Amino acid sequence: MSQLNPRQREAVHYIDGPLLVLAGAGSGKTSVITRKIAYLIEQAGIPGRHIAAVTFTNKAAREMKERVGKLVDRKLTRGLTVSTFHNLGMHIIREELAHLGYHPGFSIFDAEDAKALLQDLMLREASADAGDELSDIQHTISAWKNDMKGPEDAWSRAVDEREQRIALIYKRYQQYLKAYNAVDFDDLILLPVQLFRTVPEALAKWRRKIRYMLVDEYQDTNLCQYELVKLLVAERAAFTVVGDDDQSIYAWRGARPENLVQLKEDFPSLKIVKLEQNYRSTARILRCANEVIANNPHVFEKALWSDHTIGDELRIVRCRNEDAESHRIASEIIDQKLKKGLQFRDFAVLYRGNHQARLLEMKLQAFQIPYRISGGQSFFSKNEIRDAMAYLRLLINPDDDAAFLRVVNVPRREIGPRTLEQLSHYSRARDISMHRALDEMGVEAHVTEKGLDRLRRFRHWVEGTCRRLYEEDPVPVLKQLFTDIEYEEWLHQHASSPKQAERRMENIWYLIDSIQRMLDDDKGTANETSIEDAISRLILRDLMEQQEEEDDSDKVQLLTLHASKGLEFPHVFIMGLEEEILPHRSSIEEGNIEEERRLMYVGITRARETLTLTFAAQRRQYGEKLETIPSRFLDELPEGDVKWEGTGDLDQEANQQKGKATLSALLGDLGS
DNA sequence: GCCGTGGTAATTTTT
DNA sequence: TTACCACGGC
Repeated sequence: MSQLNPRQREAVHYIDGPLLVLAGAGSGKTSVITRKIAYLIEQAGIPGRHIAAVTFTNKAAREMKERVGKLVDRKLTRGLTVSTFHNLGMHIIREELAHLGYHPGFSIFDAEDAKALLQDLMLREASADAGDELSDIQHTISAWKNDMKGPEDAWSRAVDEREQRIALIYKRYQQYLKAYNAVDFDDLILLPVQLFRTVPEALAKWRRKIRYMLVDEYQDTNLCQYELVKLLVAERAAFTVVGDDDQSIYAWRGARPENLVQLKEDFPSLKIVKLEQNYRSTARILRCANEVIANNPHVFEKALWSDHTIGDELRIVRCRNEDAESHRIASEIIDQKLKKGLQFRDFAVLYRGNHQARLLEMKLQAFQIPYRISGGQSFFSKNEIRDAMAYLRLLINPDDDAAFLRVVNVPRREIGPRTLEQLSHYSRARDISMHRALDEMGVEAHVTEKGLDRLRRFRHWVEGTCRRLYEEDPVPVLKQLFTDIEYEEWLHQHASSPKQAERRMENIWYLIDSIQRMLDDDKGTANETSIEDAISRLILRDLMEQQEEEDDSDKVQLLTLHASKGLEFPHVFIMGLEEEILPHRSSIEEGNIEEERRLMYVGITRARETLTLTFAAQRRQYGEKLETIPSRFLDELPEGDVKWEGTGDLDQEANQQKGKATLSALLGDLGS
C-alpha cells in the first residue's frame, strides 16, 4: 500500500494542531504513523531529534523504526525517538537523575524483583495482615502508581483498613527502592511525571527537545501515561495520537479508553480523522465485525468497509465436546490446506484463555501439524538469564539488593540464609544497601566472622569487576566474569542433562552477544549506547530477535485473543464461543461484557479470508460434564452471513469428520 | 535442596 | 479435575 487514501493523507498532512486518528482494524495505521514521521522530517522540516513516537511494545517500536528507515534517509533520522513509553521514561530519568535523587547506574526492578522486595518487607514490617495476598498488594500499588497516587495520596484516600495497610507498605517499598537506587516499571512513567510537575526547568528542557509527539495504541494509555504526554506536548499541542476505542482490551490492567474522549476536553481544537477503509478482510467479515461491535455504546461512530469481494460466509461449528472441538480444528486445517493448497502459516487459532490451547496442542501433534504457541516461557524468565541479569545489574549498581541476593550464593559461596539474614537485618536498621553495609565497622557485631569474610570477599570481587568494566572493553570483562565464577560448571551440576546445561550456557552467551551488538550499533554516533544503557534496555526486554528467527517457519499460530491484536491471518479459527468462556465468566459477573465484545471484535477482524467459530456443546469443567450455552456474540452476527454446522446428528457427523480426517492425515503424509 | 501432602482456585499481559 | 502453591520432614 504505497498510495495513501484521502483520509490517511489528511492524517499525515495535518500538523497545525492536536490530532486524533481513529484507526479501525486493518486501516493502515502504522503506515500513517511512519509516513507522518517522514512527512514531518522531509516536508515540515522538523529535525528527527525533535520528534518522538511512542508505542507500548518493543515489537511495535522496532517495526516502526524499520519502516521509517525505509522511507527516510538515515542521515535525517538521526536522534529520532521511536520507543516504548517505558524506554522514553527511562531516558528521562537517566538524564534527570540529579533532580530525582538517584545515582547513575540505577536498577530497574521487574515484577519479580518487586514482588520479592514486597514479600521481604511484609515478613518484617508486620504492617500487613495475614489475609493480605502478596500479588494483591503488588497490583494495588501498581494501580496506584498508574493513577499517579504517591504513598501519601494512597494513605489519605484509603477507603478501608486494607488500603491503609497497603499504603504503609507502599511507603516503605518506595523507601527501599530509593535505598537500592532502583525504580520499578511503573516508576519509569511516574517519576518523569512527578519531575515535570515539580521542576519547571526540566519540563521546559524536554518540551524544547520534543517538538512533535506521536502516540500509537492511544486507547491503551493509563492515566499516568496520558499525563506524561499532556505535560510534554504542552499548549503547543503538536501531536498525533492514533487509537481505536473498539480495540481497547486492556482496561483490566489500567488502560483508559476514556482518554480518547478526555482528549477532546483537554484540547478543544482537537481534529479527528477516521480511518474506516479496511485493507485486510472480506466485506462479509467486516459486516459481521461491525454488527457485533454495534452492540456496544459509542462516543465515536465508525464503520469499517472494504472494496474486497464479499467472501465466504462465516462458519459456526457446534462440536459435541471440547475434545471434538480441537479435533475438528486440527482436521479442518489439514483438509483446507490440502484443498486450497495453503501453508500451515496461513492458519491461526485464537482462544480466550491459554489453557484452551492444551487440548488443541495434543490434537495438532496427533495430526503432525507444526504449530507455534504464543506466550510460554520467555527468554528473560529463564533462570540462567535471570542470574546473568542480576550479575549485570550488580555491576552497574552494587546497591541493588535484589540482584545481590539472587547471585551472592550462585554459584555456591557458602553464604547461607543465616548470614544473609544477619546482614539484611543490619542494613535495614541502617537504611542502606547490603553492599554498603559490608563497608561499615558496625556490621561486624552482627554477622559471624566466617560469613562476613566470605561476603567481603564477594564484594571485593564485584568491585574489582566493576572497575574493569569501565576501564576496559566491557564485553570481554563480562565474558570473563562467567568464566571466573565457573558458571558453566554450576549449570552442569544442576541440570538434568549435559545438553540442557549447554543450552543454558548458550543463552548466557547470546545475552552477552546482544550487549555487544547494542554497543556496536551506534558506536561513533552522537548518542552512543553506554553499558548501563544497554543493560537497562535488556531489562526492558528490548531484545527479541531470537523469537523472530523462529517465526519464519511454516507453522499454525496458536494465540490468545489478546495476543492476536495487531496481527492478521488468511484463515482464522476462534474456539470456545461459549458463555462463561467468551464472554468470560468473571467478566459476566463484573458486568464487563463490553470489553469481552471488543475482544470478539478484535478476533473477527484478524481474519483476511475465512473465519470459523467453534464451540463445544458439552464441556468438562472442574471434573464434571456441563452443558454449555453458545456465546451471546454468536447471536449478534448477521444471520445471512453465517452458516451453522454440526447442529444435526452429532455422532454421525463426528464419524464422518473422523473418516475425512484420517484420509486427510494419510494424504498429508504422502504430500510431505 | 527435594519430595510428598493438602489446600485452593480456575482470564487476559507488557514493560 | 488439574495444577500450582506453601509447608514440613528428610
